[in-house]
Amino acid sequence: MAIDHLDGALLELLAEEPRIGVLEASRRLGVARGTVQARLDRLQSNGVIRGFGPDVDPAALGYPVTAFATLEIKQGQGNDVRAHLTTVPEVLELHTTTGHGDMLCRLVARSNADLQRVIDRVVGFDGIVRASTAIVMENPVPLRIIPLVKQASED
Amino acid sequence: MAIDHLDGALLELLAEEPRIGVLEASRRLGVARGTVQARLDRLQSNGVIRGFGPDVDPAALGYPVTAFATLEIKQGQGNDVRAHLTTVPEVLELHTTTGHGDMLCRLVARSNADLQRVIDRVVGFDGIVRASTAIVMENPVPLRIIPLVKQASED
DNA sequence: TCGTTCGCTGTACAGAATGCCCAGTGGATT
DNA sequence: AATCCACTGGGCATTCTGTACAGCGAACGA
Repeated sequence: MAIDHLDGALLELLAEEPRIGVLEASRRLGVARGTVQARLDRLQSNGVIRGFGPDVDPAALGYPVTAFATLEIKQGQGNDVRAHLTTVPEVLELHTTTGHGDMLCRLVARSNADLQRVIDRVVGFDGIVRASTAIVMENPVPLRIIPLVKQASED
Repeated sequence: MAIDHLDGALLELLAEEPRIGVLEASRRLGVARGTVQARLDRLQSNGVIRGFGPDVDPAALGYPVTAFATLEIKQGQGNDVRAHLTTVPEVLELHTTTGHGDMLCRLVARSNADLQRVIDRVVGFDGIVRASTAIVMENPVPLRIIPLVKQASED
């Protein structure tokens, strides 16, 4: 489960050129093809690599507005709220967090006006007491993993 | 830029079986290979598909703790803070949001104790006035895009 | 120190996929 | 009616994949 330097380099390579094949990767890394294959298999069965899903940009899909909503939940309604939020396509992500028994979710919308509709749909549910929303203006650091991989591979 | 039904189906298919090839995808979708190729090219140059980067699980890398930190920034220090946070590997994501000229960032750490170290490193910077952190306990809805794709493709 | 295990190398081969090209067809646009 | 466009279905040379196998050196336990 520990990640060594070769694993790290492989992950970096895959992050930069995702459509690369095993053979080409082995050439770039200067190792045998079988090695890359074995490492890849191991990383995947380890769960380090969850998959290679296409990275879809919501903005390009017509949802350029992103927001984070903090939800305050009525006691014991957690499961119902989870189920409810799962049915809203604009809810991209949902976490339960420490604090006031709260949840944090990431939303997208077609416009600021549309965000109101989304929020209404999200909070229009009995178990949700209150919601506070922060609209994202900039995204100086888009979701990234490589720096962490580098750090993890230097052990 | 609008996504039609075939695009939607293709994205779903890629999300479920990422390592699928163009030929196999065309078989599943019941269209010609050239069509899938053309759609894929279009989706990528559209920016709808940003890439196919490996989906790495921080937990499997030894960082099982996730947290969201809301940062209050000193006026005019935004750029410095961005630059600072970029250098911290445990900062997976950073957004500037409406509100109190704040930022929201996603952090990971090796443990709850380690989270303290990460937070210290994050807020140990002059431009940051205050930080409030919410530790993630559960993740009922992991980052997803397919429901949104489905909705977008039904226009 | 010996024997074993493990990961990596280098090679091989059949089957499959890719990149690229082209002619034909049907629907929509002008 | 002419044109454009996306899709189809086919072909071809090149490349990659999946799989297998023998050899080699390092690490490890007996």
